[in-house]
Formats: sequence, C-alpha cells, structure tokens
Amino acid sequence: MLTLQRKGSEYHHGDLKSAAIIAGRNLIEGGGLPALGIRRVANTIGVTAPALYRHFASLEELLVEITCQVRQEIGELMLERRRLVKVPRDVRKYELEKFRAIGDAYIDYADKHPKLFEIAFINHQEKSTSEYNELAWQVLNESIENFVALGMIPKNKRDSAPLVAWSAVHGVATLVANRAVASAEIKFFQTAVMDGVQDALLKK
Amino acid sequence: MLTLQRKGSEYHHGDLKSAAIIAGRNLIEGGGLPALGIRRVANTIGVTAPALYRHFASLEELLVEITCQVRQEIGELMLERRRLVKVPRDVRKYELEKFRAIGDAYIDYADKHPKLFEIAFINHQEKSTSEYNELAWQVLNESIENFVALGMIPKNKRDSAPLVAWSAVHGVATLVANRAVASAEIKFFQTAVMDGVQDALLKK
DNA sequence: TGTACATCAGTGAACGCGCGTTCACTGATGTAC
DNA sequence: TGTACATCAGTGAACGCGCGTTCACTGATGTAC
Repeated sequence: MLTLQRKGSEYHHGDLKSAAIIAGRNLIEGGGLPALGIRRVANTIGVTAPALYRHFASLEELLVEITCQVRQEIGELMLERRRLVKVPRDVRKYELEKFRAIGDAYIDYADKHPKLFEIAFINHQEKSTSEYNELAWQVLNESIENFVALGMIPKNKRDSAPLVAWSAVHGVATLVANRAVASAEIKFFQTAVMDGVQDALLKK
Repeated sequence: MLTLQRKGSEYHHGDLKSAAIIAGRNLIEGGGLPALGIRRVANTIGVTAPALYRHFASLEELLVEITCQVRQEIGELMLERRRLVKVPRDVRKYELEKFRAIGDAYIDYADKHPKLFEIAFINHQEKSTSEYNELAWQVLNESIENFVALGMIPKNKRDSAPLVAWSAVHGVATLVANRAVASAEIKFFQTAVMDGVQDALLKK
C-alpha cells in the first residue's frame, strides 16, 4: 500500500501532500465524496487547514489528484493480474485468460474500494469517452486487438467489441460497488457476465 | 410530465408536497445530489424552509421519496416502450423486440435524466440485489422467462441470464449518464451492446 | 346563515455547526560567506 | 565551523456563507351549533 515518509521534525510534517492524499482517500472510502473536505483532511493528519493550501490550490485540486490516482491504480491492477496468468500451450486460450483476468481485476477493484471506484467515474468537465479511463481502456483494447489478430473476433464486431466488453464489465463493477449484489453472489455474477461477454464477442 | 394543482390562496400553497418533490428533482437534475437541500427547495417554491417540515420529516425523507419516484418511472418507461412494439407474426421475433425495447428504454432514461438516474442507485441502507430496482427488474425477468418458455435460452444460462442482461444494459446506462460516451456515439453503442446481450443469451 | 373555535399550514427569527478560504504571523530549514 | 538571512512550511484567528432544524407565532380553513 501507500506509505509516507515523515521527517523527524515536529513543526514541519515532511510529506504533507502525500499524507493529505492518503487521508482524503480514507475519508472517501469511509463516507463517499461528501466526506472529503479540507478541514477534515487537516484534522485527520493533525495539521491546521491552511497548511494544505501550500500543496493544493483548492479542495477540487485534491479531489482531482485522488481520482487520477485511482484510475491509474485500476489500470495497474489489471496489468498485474494479467501478468499472473500462466502461459498455456494454446495461444488463443492464453489470450482468453488474460482477457478474463483484466475484467476480473476491474470488478475486484470496485468490490474492494467501492467509494473510490465510484468517484473515479464522475466527470470533471474535461475528457470524453475512452481516454478518460486511459490506462484501463488501453489495456482492454490490447486484448481486443490480440483477439482480432488471432482471428477470434468476426470482422463485423471489431468496432463494437471494446464498447460491449467495457459496458458489461463496468455494469457489474458499478452494481458491485453500489452493493446492489449480495457479496455471496458476486463470484457467480462475475463469472456469468464474463462468460456472456465471451459469447457475445468471439466466434464459436 | 408532472403537474401540480395550486389552490387560489396566497397564504396556503395547496400542494406543497408535490411542489417540493418537483423542485427537488429539478435541483438534482441541475447539479446532482449536492444541489438538493431543504432551503433550496423552499426558495425555489417561494416558501420558507420550515414549511417543508409539515410534509417531510427531514431532507433524507424528501430524497427517499424522489428516488422511489425515479425508480418507478424507469420501470414505467420500460413498460410503455414495450407496449409500443408492434406484434409481428413470429412469436420469437416479438419477444426479442420487446426485450430490446425495454433495454433501450432503460438507457434512454439514463440519457435524458442522467442525474436522477444516478441517484436512483445509491443505497439507502436497506434492500439488496434485485428487489431494490423492483419494477425494472421485474420487467426484465418477464422477458427472460418468456425466452425460456419459448426455448430460446439454453438451460445452463437460465440462472445467469437476467444478471448478464442487467449488467450490460446498466453498464451502458451509467456510462451514458456519466457522459463518458459522446452523445453522437450513444446510438451505436447502445445497439452494439444490445446485440451483444442477445448473442450472449440466446441459442443460435 | 352567522358565529366560535379547533385545526391546519404557513411565517420569521434564531440555534449551532462546519465549511472553504484569506491573512498576517512565526518557527524551522538550509545556504552563503 | 559559526553566523546572517532568505526561503519555506507551518499556525491561529477570522471572514462570510449556507446549511438542517427548532420554536413560538399567526393567518387561513373548515366544522359544529
């Protein structure tokens, strides 16, 4: 997890910025966006509120920094899980397993950090579509491209494939994050949807 | 749309409760959940804040009333669209078209009322899974049951079918509501995902 | 039909609170000589 | 190595604000006789 280095000093904190981001994340994990606040973060760290303005221009800026971090983490978790997939003989099977691994990672993140996952997807008046989820979106597209290269996806589905996969997995993830699915059912749900995505995209 | 009847009186409003709910909805549509507030609602209607406490025990109660309304509306829009489907000769085709109609309705609602759609799915410490979206969930399940009755869904997919369909459609809807999809692309996106759901569920 | 009165649905003032942000300040740090 | 001083990163008090909610009240409504 994230750590921060404190210097010995009593007066100077040493790494207030990192500490603030961590505290902010914790507040959000506990009570969602409304729980995030300059004063609350300051109290949590044990520092006065104005001190934070040495490191962030505004509350908004702190929020943006946190959401960027979260988006990055989601992408990185996907990469990590994909790396863990053992290489089987069959190239197609390998590709399939990597695909499932990244989908599962996305959903797992939503399950473990529901509130952070939620705030990662509220728009901050820039960006549209895909780029806004940069890394995760990119990783997904790699998978799709590999399927195409291996001739596993019919031509007429090339364009829609990433959207279909993304929305199905994103759908599960948000439902899981909202706790709309009982935790006992998550695994079954997840498997069912990933199976469904496979059925929808791939040639039989 | 929703209307309210005012009585002639200056002092007594006549239908404050309905007016408050409408005003609350508008505030949310404009600025999301944070824009909802007792004082704001009161100002919008042209009434003092305490007046609202004759009709709602708290802000929370007003919110709950709004979210219930929204969930109901989503379900009703689905029913309405399903009713509009013309009856073709082929029973299976009919069933398919009704299925697409209800999915499209769900997504359309999210597109037209993104903020209301969002707040409909935050949990108010009760309910789990399906029942919490009662009507919409029920309508979806009718479709699936009909597919099963017509032998269009393979046995091994019976249990997972509603979850798969729901999460895919819900995924599109949230992405659309978050404006993560450019409005020009929505139609294509929507069609692609509905095609995907069909591929995933139905026997070829 | 007219009056007395209970009930209902508002008002206006006030409560305490926590918020984001600003300001002039001060203590600590580190660099130049 | 020791001192002078600029720079940096905090403090503490204060700002104005809008919030949800309470309270004692008052104006309007409608019912009983």
